[in-house]
Amino acid sequence: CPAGCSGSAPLSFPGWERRAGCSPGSRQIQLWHFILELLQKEEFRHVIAWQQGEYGEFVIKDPDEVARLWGRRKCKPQMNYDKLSRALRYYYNKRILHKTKGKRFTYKFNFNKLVMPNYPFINIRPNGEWGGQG
DNA sequence: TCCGGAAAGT
DNA sequence: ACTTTCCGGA
Repeated sequence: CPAGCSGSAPLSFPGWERRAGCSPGSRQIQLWHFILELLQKEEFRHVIAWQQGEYGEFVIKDPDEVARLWGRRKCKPQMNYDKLSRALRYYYNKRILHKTKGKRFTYKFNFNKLVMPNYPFINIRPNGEWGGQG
């Protein structure tokens, strides 16, 4: 797998990402895991970032780039934001995410309802959005 | 831009 | 089960 696959496991979720990337033995990383992963890394803040003020809300600042990165991770070079956002929409019924209506490219994690109860070991540490000044 | 059905791939 | 692909509709 080309760049971006090795050493990019900042969150040590047990079993989530055995071998990141495209190799046959790699687990199928889920999109919301991947989103959380990007959100955690400061180097992607120009691409995706937590929304100030709203807990769990994030903005995709560069949809094409997020899609490109996701496509790279999943070895789907034809990935684009249209397809990625369809996958995000499937999370609405699953109560993982919902859309922040009226705000472009803005979604919100249902941390209270789903994520925290099921994954209490997730430590949401955005790099300075709501803990400090950034 | 965003939605969600439908079909297909893994 | 979790997308990926495609698309008509709002």
